Amino acid sequence: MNKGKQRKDSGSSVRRAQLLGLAAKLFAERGFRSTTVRDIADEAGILSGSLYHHFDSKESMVDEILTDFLDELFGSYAEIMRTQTDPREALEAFVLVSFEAIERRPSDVAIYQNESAHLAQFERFSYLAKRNAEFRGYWTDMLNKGAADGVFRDDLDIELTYRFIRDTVWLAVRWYRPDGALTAGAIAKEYLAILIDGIGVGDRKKLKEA
Amino acid sequence: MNKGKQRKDSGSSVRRAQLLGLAAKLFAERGFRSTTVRDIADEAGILSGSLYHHFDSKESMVDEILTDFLDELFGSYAEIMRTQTDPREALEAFVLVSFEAIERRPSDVAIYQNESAHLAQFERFSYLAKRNAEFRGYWTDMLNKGAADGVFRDDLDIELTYRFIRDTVWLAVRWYRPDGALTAGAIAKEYLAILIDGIGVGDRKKLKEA
Amino acid sequence: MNKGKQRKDSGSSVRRAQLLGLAAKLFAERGFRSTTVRDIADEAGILSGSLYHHFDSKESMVDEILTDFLDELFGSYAEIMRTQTDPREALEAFVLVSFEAIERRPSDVAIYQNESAHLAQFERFSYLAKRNAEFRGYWTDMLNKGAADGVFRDDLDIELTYRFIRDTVWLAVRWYRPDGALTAGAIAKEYLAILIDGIGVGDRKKLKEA
Amino acid sequence: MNKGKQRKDSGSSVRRAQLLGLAAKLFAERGFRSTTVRDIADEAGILSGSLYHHFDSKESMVDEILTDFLDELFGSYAEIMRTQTDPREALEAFVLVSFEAIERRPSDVAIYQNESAHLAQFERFSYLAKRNAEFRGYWTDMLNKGAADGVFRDDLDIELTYRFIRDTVWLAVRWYRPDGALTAGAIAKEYLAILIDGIGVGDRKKLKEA
DNA sequence: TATGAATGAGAATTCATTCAT
DNA sequence: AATGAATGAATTCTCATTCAT
Repeated sequence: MNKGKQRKDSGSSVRRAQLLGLAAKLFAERGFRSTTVRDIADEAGILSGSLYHHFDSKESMVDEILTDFLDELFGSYAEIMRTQTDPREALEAFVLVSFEAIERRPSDVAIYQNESAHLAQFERFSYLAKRNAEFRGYWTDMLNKGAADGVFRDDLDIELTYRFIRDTVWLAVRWYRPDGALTAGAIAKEYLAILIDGIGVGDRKKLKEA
Repeated sequence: MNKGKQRKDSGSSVRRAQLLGLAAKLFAERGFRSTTVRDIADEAGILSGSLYHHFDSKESMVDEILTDFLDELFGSYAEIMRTQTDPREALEAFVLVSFEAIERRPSDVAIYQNESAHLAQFERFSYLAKRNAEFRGYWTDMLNKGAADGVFRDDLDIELTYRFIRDTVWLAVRWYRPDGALTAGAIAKEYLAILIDGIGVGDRKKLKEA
Repeated sequence: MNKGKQRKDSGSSVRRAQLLGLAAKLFAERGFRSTTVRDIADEAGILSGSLYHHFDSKESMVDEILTDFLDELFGSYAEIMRTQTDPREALEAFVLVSFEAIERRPSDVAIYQNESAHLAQFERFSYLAKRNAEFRGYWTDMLNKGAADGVFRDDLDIELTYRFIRDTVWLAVRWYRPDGALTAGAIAKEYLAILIDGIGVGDRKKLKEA
Repeated sequence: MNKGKQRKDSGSSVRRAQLLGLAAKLFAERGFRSTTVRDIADEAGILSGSLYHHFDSKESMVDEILTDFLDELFGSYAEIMRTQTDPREALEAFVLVSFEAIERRPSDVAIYQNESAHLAQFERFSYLAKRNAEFRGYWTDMLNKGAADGVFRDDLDIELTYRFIRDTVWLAVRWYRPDGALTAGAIAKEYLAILIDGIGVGDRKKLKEA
């Protein structure tokens, strides 16, 4: 009567959001499969069975967490694509938005990074692959345009470059701490500096010739 | 006083190595916790209880997999530190060795990447933190030397640069396929190009002044 | 920090006590290790996994059984020490209280007798050794006082006498049946008669000189 | 082809006896069920499967241990019954022989005490009940004779007295240590003193009238 | 909204025993 | 006489989920 996708009638969405926040924190810290429904209930101060008043299943909790997160992220990316015509500025915006996501929704990013490969196997989470493809499209479009415009090197393997950037940016969620020395914005800037200019000093021929 | 005589001391054996290989493949594919002892036994064509003739526990299997892998990796890194005096060549060697590890022992690398954060919580895996610190030492020493020698930019945040490189290099294990278009060596070269010279074209002042 | 909220704190509950009673009966009859969690669950008419809703482990069940029993027994002994000044009356009271324990809580006594040597090896059951020492203290104090007062023979090896009495009294749990010919009180009286006066007739010199 | 009762062709009985000795020690220390075949093999420095070259099963090991022990004990008791006509001397001989058994074959006695209730349930060990009955016969005959002869009190409940003595004597195996202050013979003497004359000083009317 | 009791399907692990070599 | 690999049945325990109250 009430299975799969459709949400349990959302009732007090305040409580839902609260519980979802707790769940996300635990999923991020311990992993989705290692977090038990009881862990979440304990954290909320209720019994595990009581969670089922709010959610259909543990799976529907991650589902909701990921959907919300990806919708927002997608919105930001789409906005950038719409407004930024300069590839370099678009790159900077993408990186910045990503680090801001890490800063504002660290649990969600962590879950996305750590669990999506596994979850994507299931029908219910097929949207993960779709979103991935969309994101990849945004990035490679931007990189291709940059290479065409002469803003980025034209000998880049775009696919590889995309993965290079994606991996280094998103994996920062594993070590970024909001109370650390650098803000997310500052890290984004440093990362962009390396990305665009490299860590080497001038004379890029050296390596090329090697 | 008498515990462990018949205990499967990690003394090698063809069968052990075989089983460990199967286990590693599954751990890498499905995750450590999601892989059941029965999955491994099924893969080996024996009953799950029979695995305990060879190993004390599922945990001891990952333990052995990780120890072996890290010992070898550590050996390679140490060798580089001993023989390479030029920071740039050392960097290239580090990156190359890492991609070779991804190529030759993809399961081990994947397990290391995906599970160590979780496993490191347990006493038994305290060596993970130690190894991490050692590896970090190698990389930051090399980067510091390069910055001092004028091979690398002297305005780099070394710690951040280390994380940047580490994350992008090792996460390649998630998508690298030995039968893909590029060999591990080729990818290493592309990555080094981006790392050292960036993806931008010339004139690095632009960003700096922004 | 968050382990144990929903953890079955030994807070009483009718169901808990019921289940503990069943468990004690089986532990006494078949031995702790030979009694399976399923045996207990079967006896209770539930599935074995359901027991874990009430108890953390099979071990925690014996733990609770023994703790409860020893606390009560200790209370009785302490009460006697507080109120009985005459060593002979104290001896009688100790023996009587012990037989009453056998009568009222035969399972608990049996578990205590049959399993504590084994359980005492584990940290968790270290209180067994402590309680043993306390009980021994009560008995030997009483016996020493009696020897000093001239109520008991002054050539007794107190330690040996304590063991003699302890062993014969408590082992009665192995054969005592509430529906037998003799009540616990009657047996206590007979035992006291042998203990105090022996089974011989008059003239105790005979043996002494031998 | 070779099942149940009949021994595996005894081959080198030296090795058998050796292994049986190790097994008995472990059975006594840890309990029969808690001792694994592997524990025994470890102690012997061989692999668990190799034990089956010597014995049919773990069960057949206890069987052999108990049979041997009870045969010898039974011999001693029968000898006493044959040679001692004086009930008091017979009592003393019984007690002494029992303590000597504790001294010489502590493991066997411990196994007999701790495991026979459980083992007696099985057909294979039906001899335990028979032996018990025989031993009981010896003791009660002796006690009855003593009561009739006026050597022991004539108001004794013989059955109860038998149990009293049996329990206190045999349970000494739990604490007797060959390197302790008292020899088995000395303990036997002390126990007999209590048994025959009690721990009280003279005047046995006091208790009687109470 | 929540509790408290339970289910049921597995999970890891143990262990006596077998057997080819 | 022993090894080494395996079986198979059982054991303790876990956990998402259900449901009457």
